[in-house]
Amino acid sequence: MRFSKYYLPTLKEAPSSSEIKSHALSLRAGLTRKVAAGIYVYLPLGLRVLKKIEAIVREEMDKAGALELVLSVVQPSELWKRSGRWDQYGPEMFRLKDRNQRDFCLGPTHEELVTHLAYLDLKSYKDLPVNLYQIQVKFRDEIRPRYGILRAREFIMKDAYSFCRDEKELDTVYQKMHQTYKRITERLGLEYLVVEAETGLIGGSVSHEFIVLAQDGEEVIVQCGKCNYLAKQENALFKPFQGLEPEKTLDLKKVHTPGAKTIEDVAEYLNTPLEKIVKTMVLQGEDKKIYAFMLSGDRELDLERASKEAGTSLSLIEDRGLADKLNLGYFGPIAAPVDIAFFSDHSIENKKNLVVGANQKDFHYINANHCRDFNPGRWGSFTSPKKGDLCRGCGSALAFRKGIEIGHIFKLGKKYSEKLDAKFLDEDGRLKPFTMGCYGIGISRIMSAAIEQLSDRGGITWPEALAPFKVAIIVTNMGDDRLLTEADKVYQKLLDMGIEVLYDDRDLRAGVKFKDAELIGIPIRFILGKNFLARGLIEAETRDGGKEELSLEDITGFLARHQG
RNA sequence: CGGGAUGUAGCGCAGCCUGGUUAGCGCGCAGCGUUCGGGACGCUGAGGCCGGGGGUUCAAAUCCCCCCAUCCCGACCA
Repeated sequence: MRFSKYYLPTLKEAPSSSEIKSHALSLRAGLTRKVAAGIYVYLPLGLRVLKKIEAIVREEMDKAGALELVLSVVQPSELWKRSGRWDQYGPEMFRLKDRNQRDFCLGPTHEELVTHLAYLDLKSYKDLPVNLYQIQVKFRDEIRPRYGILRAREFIMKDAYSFCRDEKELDTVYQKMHQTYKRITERLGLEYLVVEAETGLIGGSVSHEFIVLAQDGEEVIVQCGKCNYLAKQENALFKPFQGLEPEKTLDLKKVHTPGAKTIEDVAEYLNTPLEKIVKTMVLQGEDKKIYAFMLSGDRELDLERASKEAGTSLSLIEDRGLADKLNLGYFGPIAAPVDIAFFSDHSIENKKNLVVGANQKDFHYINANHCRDFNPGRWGSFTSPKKGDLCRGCGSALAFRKGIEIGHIFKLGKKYSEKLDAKFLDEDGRLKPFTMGCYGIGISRIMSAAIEQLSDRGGITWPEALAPFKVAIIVTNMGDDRLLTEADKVYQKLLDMGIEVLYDDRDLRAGVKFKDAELIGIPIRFILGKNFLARGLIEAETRDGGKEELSLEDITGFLARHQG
């Protein structure tokens, strides 16, 4: 491609709307342009990168026996009403009406649609398993499309949906997808981790996330350097740090703590460390029942974990009257109202002589000991690990790493097939709902994740597999006919070799061309300038700082050596 | 949805507090000239509903009210 004929508007300065690297660089390097909040256009150079990502994903999916199709972006409300998600989804789903006032939505995902497809066409166990995938635009009207291009509302995703006879068959397909995803991420050339993910209240059995490591990533991964334990912070298990001295069990005592409602107040008033105070979180479930969770005062309750344990979605008590009735702020496990279910986090398990609320305004107990003074209820892990916590398995220090989720695979089970009546006739002559799995990869997100992981002061440093062009030819003086003639020849030669080359034939000063090539992140630069005129040598520079001089004949060898 | 901030030329910004010439600067863009190896220089020029609406005033980019858009933080706690 000749630069002079290309649509590649680079920017010297980053637009003010771009806060994070990947966003700023994708605008500066002429990959994307913003149309509205969370909505972007892909310019020719950006599209080249997207297509590389797509090609890798497509190749590996095809190799795994999955079948590509295109599903509609606009979907009728009917299917969503049947699955129950028309109401569940909330404002994140972009809804619209057609001219006849019928309800539609822009597909935020396509489970309903493919399941409907399976209902129409998959009739027998002999047709199974089937794994269908699409690479398409999806739309989610995010509450807040933050982090620029990373969390866009309109985005390109590869989603695959598998239909199996039973759990066993699903497991085989799932394992295959797991392997396929690893291969894809490796081919992309990005550093990544695979973690088990939370399936949430909705259920589902197994789920894995593929995380590309990056400093500004939204996901926090907990990793044990010693035994390789790996999990998302939100569902990681750990051994709470035990820095407290062994001590004698003291006598329970009720103390006056006027006005001390928060943990911090109590700690200050009693001059006690936070870790010695039991934080008792009182929550209400969707079932209207009250649940109390006890944890160390220096920790925070994870509502998701608590909800999972309680078996109902929990939320803070907002009813003022109820809050007063329960003496919130002074609530505790000793002589608490009987109809409350208690849970205790492992963070208080090995502690003695704790402070708890006395269920009476302005009073707390000190030297409370579980089992002796109160029933701890059910033990569990209701908090997330933080700095200083230890690996549950081996006791080593846990490390925290940040990353960006680019892929997510999970076993869906029969949720959608049952609701949408998608059944097949099994060998035993019975009609059974499909056992489903679904496997997503954020195509457009990979582009920004790659930039986020790989860039330097000069711009993007694409991995080999994603670079939009492999070689940039830079002619330092466009006024010199001899140089131009030779550069044209080199360009033609590279084209003949099938190398993706960007020939910077613009009549600009050399410095501009150097900066642009660097910004765009082209791995190899061939420079034709005074060295060429004097000695017939091309300067070959790599994006990572390597430099050498080549004769025309050396080009082939050089490229062979720098083949990814 | 709550909080904070910002909207002035394609991009980055100043001007606004304290209302008053023809609204500026840098980059970019067009023309001419000089330059020509790491984002050159000079001259000339094009390009603005000062986010939108309403109000105050003799007079509004500037003061007041409403709306919209964009960005950031939060939706985390006894």
